[in-house]
Amino acid sequence: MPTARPTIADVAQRAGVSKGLVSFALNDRPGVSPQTRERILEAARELGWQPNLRARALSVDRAFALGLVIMRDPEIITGDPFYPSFIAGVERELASAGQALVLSVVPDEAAELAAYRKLVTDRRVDGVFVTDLRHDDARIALAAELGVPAVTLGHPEAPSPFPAVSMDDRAGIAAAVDHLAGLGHRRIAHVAGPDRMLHGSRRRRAFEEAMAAAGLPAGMVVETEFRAVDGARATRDLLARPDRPTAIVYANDPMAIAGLGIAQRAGLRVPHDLSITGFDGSDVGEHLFPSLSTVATDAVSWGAVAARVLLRSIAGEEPGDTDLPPARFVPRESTAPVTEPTDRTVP
Amino acid sequence: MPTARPTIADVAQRAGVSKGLVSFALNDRPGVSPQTRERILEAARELGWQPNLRARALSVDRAFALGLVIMRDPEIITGDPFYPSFIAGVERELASAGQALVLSVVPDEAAELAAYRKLVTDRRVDGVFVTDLRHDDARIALAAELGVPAVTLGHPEAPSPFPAVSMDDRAGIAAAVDHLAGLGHRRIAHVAGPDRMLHGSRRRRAFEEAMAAAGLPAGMVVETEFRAVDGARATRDLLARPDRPTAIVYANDPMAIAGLGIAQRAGLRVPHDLSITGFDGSDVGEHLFPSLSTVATDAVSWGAVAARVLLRSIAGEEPGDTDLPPARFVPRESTAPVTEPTDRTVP
DNA sequence: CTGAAAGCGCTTACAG
DNA sequence: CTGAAAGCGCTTACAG
Repeated sequence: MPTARPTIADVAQRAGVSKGLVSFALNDRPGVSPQTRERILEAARELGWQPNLRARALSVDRAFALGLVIMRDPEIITGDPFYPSFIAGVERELASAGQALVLSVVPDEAAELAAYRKLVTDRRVDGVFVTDLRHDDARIALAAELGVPAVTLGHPEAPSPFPAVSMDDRAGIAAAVDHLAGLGHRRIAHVAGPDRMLHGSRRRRAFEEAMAAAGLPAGMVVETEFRAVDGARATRDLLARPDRPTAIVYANDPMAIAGLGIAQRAGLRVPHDLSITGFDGSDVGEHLFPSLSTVATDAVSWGAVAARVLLRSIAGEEPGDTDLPPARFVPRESTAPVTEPTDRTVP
Repeated sequence: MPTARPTIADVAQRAGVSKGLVSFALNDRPGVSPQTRERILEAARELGWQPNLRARALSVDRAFALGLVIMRDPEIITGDPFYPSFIAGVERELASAGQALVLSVVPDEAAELAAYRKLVTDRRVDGVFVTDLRHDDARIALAAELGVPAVTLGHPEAPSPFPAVSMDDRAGIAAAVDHLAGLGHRRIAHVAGPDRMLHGSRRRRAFEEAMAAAGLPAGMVVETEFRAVDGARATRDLLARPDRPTAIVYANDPMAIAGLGIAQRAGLRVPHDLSITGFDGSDVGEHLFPSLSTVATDAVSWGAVAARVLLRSIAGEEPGDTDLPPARFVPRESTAPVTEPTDRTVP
């Protein structure tokens, strides 16, 4: 049990004023004479008074907190660096603004919607982040129905009443394809994220467009989940094809790292026999041999900006959409010129 | 703006009873006749009444939330799988208990202490998790001073008033060393986490004890941070030594993965020239070539149990300490018998 | 500039 | 079994 903490009433008594005046003084509102204000502040200091956010929350009908709901299978951690970085960026803004982050991790879509709803009806948060957008994303309508401010990462497909903070990932994919094309690759494949996810299908489309723009034949595309295990399977399938690709563009780093493992396991030398690119710039990819060429996204900034935008929405402003600097391709060792075309198939 | 939501007063009016009785009925407390209770519940349902947690929090002096503070450099994400899994486990318990998780991510120790303090004095949480214990960990005393229930992951060194939920990681390290010794390795090194962290120094001690128990000469130990980049540097140093090890036991997976990269880059074949083991069982390690032998810890269960224990503490019970099943060694491809001893040094 | 009062939406003794 | 009232710790009109 914490010992009973002083309340505003104790401060008022000590300063010899009313509770109301204490509140005014503490919140720097006009209408308090300098001397009285000083006396009140002094009393609060002496008593070690700390505002009780719960009481404040009830009075002003604000939670002073933001909600983030993450959907993922708890048993399968892909080592995806996005959320840790994103959250770190969010926190950087929140701490100084006196806000907190309420985090929900849920296993599936039904639980996800329920989590958003509960966060809001419980009055736990004043606004929510909507990440990992999907086609026909039910969360937009839900947030609108609940009347809660929200910010989306990227633009949803349907019209949305919420500001979007976007980072163009297509430029990064295009740069990867161009880089590979420049190295002489023609049979380039893409291991894509699930089509139901906007960034899955958007990166895929970017890949297809970049291939066309480079004058290359339509590349092979394997759609799968964003997990390492799926990247491995997709790679195995691609390498088993008679027209096996000489380069593979992966939609994220865990898939690419697993793909690298599969290729090496099959006896291919990366990058000489097969070039590989990832996406999202995981820390570990930099230390592999060969180090992973990837598309770097600044998830920390994304989190910080999204938090700022959400806070402004909550404050009643209408922030409008924000475009972050596009993701950029970071060539490392896993991409190289095609050596002589080989017809060797993989067992 | 959400439209004004019905309050308990609206329900009372509709049911024709007092607010107090509504509260009793809604909280399933005795002293309400079945018919009245039914009438009240009916009214609440018709009105779509939802409890306002803010008001409840103020009344009962509870936040219905738990706090987790994570310290890490936002720019350096190691792909450490521990926290995502741990949090997923925590959430599994919280959702059903009507509790929420408030997360703080901070860059350094000063900010960490400030974050705990703020979480508690703001009355945002009813209890806190203390993870990544250090020597002379100031957080124990702080939590005690703040009078907030806490649960520690592992046993702090100083006497602690809080229940500990522990997972013996020494058994896993010992198993790794035994495995390597059984394969004929004698020059085994350990890339350790920082000595200031309990699990850093504990794993190191476990390594040293296991070496002695196996009748091997004291192994080389390099102490460093838990990041991939540090694992890489430590490995480079070890491999440059004239008496370079034939096996390296790493204190976590990101370090081991980076070490694998360094070894391969130096022209060593893993596991033939160098065996490698990790710790924590990251998803991606399984898909490398060679796949990473590691020590698997069940972070999801750890989170779930810690949450349960903390909830019981908050409820006024005295849970006592809990020991989880020990971490276990998972041999994969990165460990193999020593081939002929080689004196080849690495450039 | 200052005070006294009502209110936020709940819970909880205290009486009947 | 039920009601009326006070209280949690703040904020905020409303009067003076």
